[in-house]
Amino acid sequence: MAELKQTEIARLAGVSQATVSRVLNNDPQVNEEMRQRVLAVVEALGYVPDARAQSLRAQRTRLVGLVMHRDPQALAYDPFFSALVAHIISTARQFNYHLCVDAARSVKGHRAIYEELLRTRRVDGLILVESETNDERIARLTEQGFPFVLIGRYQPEDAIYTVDNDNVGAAMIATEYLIQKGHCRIAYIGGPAGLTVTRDRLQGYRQALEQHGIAYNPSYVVYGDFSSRGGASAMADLLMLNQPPTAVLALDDVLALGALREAQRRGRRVPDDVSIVGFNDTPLCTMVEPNLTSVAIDIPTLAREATQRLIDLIEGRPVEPKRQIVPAQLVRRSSA
Amino acid sequence: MAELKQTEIARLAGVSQATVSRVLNNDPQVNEEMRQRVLAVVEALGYVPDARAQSLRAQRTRLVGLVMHRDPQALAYDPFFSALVAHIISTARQFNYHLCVDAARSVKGHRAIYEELLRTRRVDGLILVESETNDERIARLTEQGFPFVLIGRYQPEDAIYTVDNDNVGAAMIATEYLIQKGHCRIAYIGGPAGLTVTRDRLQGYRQALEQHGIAYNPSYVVYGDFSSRGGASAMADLLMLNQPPTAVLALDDVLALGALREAQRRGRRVPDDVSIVGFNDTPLCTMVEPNLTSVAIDIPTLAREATQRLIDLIEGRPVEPKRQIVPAQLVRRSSA
DNA sequence: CTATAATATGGCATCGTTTGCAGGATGCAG
DNA sequence: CTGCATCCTGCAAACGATGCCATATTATAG
Repeated sequence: MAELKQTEIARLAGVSQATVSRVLNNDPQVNEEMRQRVLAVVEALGYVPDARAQSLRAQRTRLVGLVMHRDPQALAYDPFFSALVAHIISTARQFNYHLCVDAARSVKGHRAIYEELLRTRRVDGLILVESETNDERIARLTEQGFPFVLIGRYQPEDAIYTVDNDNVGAAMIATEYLIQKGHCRIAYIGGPAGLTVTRDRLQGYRQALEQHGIAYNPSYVVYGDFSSRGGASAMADLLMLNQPPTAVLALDDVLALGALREAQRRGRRVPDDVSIVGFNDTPLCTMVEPNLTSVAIDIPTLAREATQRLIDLIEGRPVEPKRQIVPAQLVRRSSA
Repeated sequence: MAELKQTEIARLAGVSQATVSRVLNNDPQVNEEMRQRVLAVVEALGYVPDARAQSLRAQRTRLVGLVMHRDPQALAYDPFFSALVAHIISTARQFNYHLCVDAARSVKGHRAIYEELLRTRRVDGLILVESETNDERIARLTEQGFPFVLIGRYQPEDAIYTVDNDNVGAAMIATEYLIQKGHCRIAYIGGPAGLTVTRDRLQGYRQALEQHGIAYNPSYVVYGDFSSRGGASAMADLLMLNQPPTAVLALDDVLALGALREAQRRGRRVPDDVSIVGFNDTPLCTMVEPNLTSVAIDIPTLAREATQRLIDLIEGRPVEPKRQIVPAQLVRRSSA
């Protein structure tokens, strides 16, 4: 059983081992009769070439790498992560690639992992997520000419292959939806102020207001962390204003949920007194009453595009636009 | 840059390539002076051995495989999955292994993936999750002598390496906690009736009742699906009984959440009128009011034990107990 | 001073594929 | 019947690292 290699197939089929290899690689040069003879033996024994030998010979592992930036604890309950992984896997599979996932908790750890993956040639290319400004990984990979694609946080000035969701556009759509519903006192609850995603969506929010001639009111913009508690305290602040908003756009479903609960605790009815829209369309949306309207990030597309680009890059095919923006979509439920 | 192999290091250090290999593998036979000379060059060039060549030569890829049973969509938002992956990764890393994750949507797909991973020798061993009764994968792997470890759903009669959480014990702990709080009308909301996890926890629930001399009341046992809605309708049924329960043990935080919301909708106060305990200690617990008491499945331990066992198996070390049960822990919050 | 052992190093085959190259077989035309 | 082109097929050299075996060097004892 263990000695199932091409030489064995060759011996049984009465041909040379090179011919077996050619048959398996669909070399058009081989005679039809030979091909059948070899294939018969291959089928009978259920032979499949050894990936390890192929990797060495071809200098290619058919493995793409994904390194999670955060530590295992933090990403443990991250729905974005699992969805991404799932879709990367299924896309990769279509091209006969597999996925190698890694994660590191410390910054040193990342550095080490990247260096290792790069130099051991364990993977053919990398998908990066959650990059930081001036991410040193990017410089390193670029310098090495190692194939990689970045998901999220694209900087226009980067000459890098990137796939990102359209945060500005998504926030615009959501804000416009609220405006169309007749709201003009609309608040924005962001995440930590430094993050690109917070900034981008704020920009979309402001653009929508501007386009509809609604004045931008800085006291309607509050920042929280990514917790339900953060959403609650942001909402508390908003409701204590003289003219509290009638609608709230939250950066995140979790923030939106906190805000929703805080509003209800203070006796406001949702959506009658205050409308709430979240982001990401997580399962949370249908677990609360009223069900949360949310902007769905198109994770399948994000993952598919990134994976496909990476494989194109690995196999040396030209990749046309360096950056691609994936549109988001509003999922209307009853909280707005 | 590309030609960074041992022959190159050897040339620069003025030794043979075999010596370079020995130095890198800490062969005690090499002279200290040589070792330093070689290491200097290795450090200077940042050389790391090629994993592909090592894989072929050693007949070992240092890759463990994890194949998700469900389709990408279904596992996309599964917190159990992401936590598991994260902890497998970090454990594997300690032993210098990496993780290759796969998933297939159809049953045919699984079969194909398993056959491929088995025969191409792309991974050294497999971690299986969510096995079914009479899982054909298990027979196949056993027959091939391929190293694998099963997480969850252990059958005592299986002669297989398994790690599972102690569902019976966990349900007992939770039920006893409720009994100690003075409850004697305690209900159980299960998942689909056929699942082992539903059965095991029901058993723990009944054992706890019995131990404290509380009669088992079949009308206090209701089954739902794994949705928030399922929990709500189960709770509705329970509250319409003549003697509604004063405490509910739900199989799942999502079910518990649905039950909680339904109780509140019907004007019951939690925990004053009815106490609720969930399972899994998901982030949901702290997102609802009152915060949900929940039995925490020890995913880190589950993942760590499984990974460690698999690696022991791969490297031919003896693995003492074939089955290991990981205890669960009650996380007390305010819903009970 | 020689014989033997101990130690350190290099040479070489090997892991299972792929692929360039050479050459044998066949066909066709002159 | 010979010469040449056209197909195939097999041989053998990689891919990069490892470990067995042989051998050079030095130490130790007789």
